[in-house]
Amino acid sequence: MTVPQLSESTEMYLKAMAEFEDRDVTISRLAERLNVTPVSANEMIKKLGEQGLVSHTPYKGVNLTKKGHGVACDVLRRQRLWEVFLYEHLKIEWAKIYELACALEHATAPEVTEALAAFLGNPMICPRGNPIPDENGVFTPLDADPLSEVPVGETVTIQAVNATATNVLRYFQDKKILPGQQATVLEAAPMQGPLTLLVDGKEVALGLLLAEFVLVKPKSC
Amino acid sequence: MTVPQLSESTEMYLKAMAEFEDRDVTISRLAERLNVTPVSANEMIKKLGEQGLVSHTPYKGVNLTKKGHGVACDVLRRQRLWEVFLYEHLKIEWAKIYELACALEHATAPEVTEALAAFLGNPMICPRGNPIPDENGVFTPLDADPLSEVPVGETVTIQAVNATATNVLRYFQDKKILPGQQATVLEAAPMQGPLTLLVDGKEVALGLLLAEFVLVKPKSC
DNA sequence: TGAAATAATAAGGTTAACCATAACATTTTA
DNA sequence: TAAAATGTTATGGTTAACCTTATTATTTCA
Repeated sequence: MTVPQLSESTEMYLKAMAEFEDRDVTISRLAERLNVTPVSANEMIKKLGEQGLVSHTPYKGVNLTKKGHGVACDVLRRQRLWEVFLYEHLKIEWAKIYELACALEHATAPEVTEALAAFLGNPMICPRGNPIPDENGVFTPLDADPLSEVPVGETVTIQAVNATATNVLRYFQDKKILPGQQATVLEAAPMQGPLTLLVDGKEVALGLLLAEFVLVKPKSC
Repeated sequence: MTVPQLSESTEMYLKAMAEFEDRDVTISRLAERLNVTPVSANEMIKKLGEQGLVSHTPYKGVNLTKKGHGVACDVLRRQRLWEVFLYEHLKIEWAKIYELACALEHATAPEVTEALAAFLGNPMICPRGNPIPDENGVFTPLDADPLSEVPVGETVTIQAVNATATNVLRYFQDKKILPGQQATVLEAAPMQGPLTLLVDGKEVALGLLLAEFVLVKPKSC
């Protein structure tokens, strides 16, 4: 209870920005993700800007500074290491590990992070398929595409499922849309209609927005 | 980051009260332990009273209610399970585990607590020698006496070291005053002077206040 | 028993991170 | 290009958990 240097809130903002890999995240999108109002997010971004953690160009979006990016990677490292521990060792349900790890990450001192990494054997990816930054905050982003962009007929291997909300994760879990799994795109309905997939021998209709969370590679790889 | 039902502060107050095993803890003593002013502790105790967690008799002291005791045991369980994990599995320095576990305990959901307990093999005591409450909050308090009350000449086995401040714990660690260790009281200086102990083949002078933290049993047991 | 020590309460303040409502600025799009 | 949508800022408010200073109450002990 004497661990945090930066507040939990600060860490959550920076992490959320890092999770949107694309740059120039809009304050509203950030607010949505963090379940706060745009006004609150604005206030907070102003403060983070003053601390040199983010840069904000009005009407354009927010970016992490180098400093902010470093902090975000550190948070992601803690998050994902805890996910590994919760899933692999504590056998906690896949859909819940994100949320539970998220609580722990803010209470984790650097020496615990490093000891945990060593205990886990310095894993490179978390159970949701995301890379775990190393102790210097370095990681290679996944080279994968959203399932929403895969042409009909192709079969792909799921690399990562990037959702964060537990109910969404549970949905993916129920449909067996999980890292490592193979999926074939059987049909793409018009007008943003759902994709029809073949996963684990079953047909699944998956909304396009949901399909954006799923990062895939061609089967061959 | 969506775990706590009761605030971290609330949990710390209740835990601190439970750690003072004797009843009727004075608000000032509590304030001292929690590093807040007596005025702040007073305010907080009033709130906890309204929530039915503690009862306060002015000029007498504070007690946990049944409800408060239940919460406190739950916090102690989380705290001590994390201590076991940090010490046994992450190999973190004994003196630091209390502080580090303390940060984690407030971010630990019930399902994580129980999964952790199972992972650890449902340990009964923590590395500092204290009993770990079971999932119903039940535990048998140690049947041991403070080292400060042991007569000169006796040899005892250290059961628990009940300090919480990291610098104090590190002092004990350096002097090898640790659970399981044998200690012989060679001398008790007058006027609250230090005890002289024989521990691990070395003579150690230990202040009486420090000796109160150390719970011991006669060697034979 | 009366002074000193300790405990409690009163009053007013601070900070972080939220909120709502409303006004204003810019971008997008029809 | 003007209206709609989106983004920003201003203003004022809330809550939890602290703080200080000052006053008052009780206990302890010389």
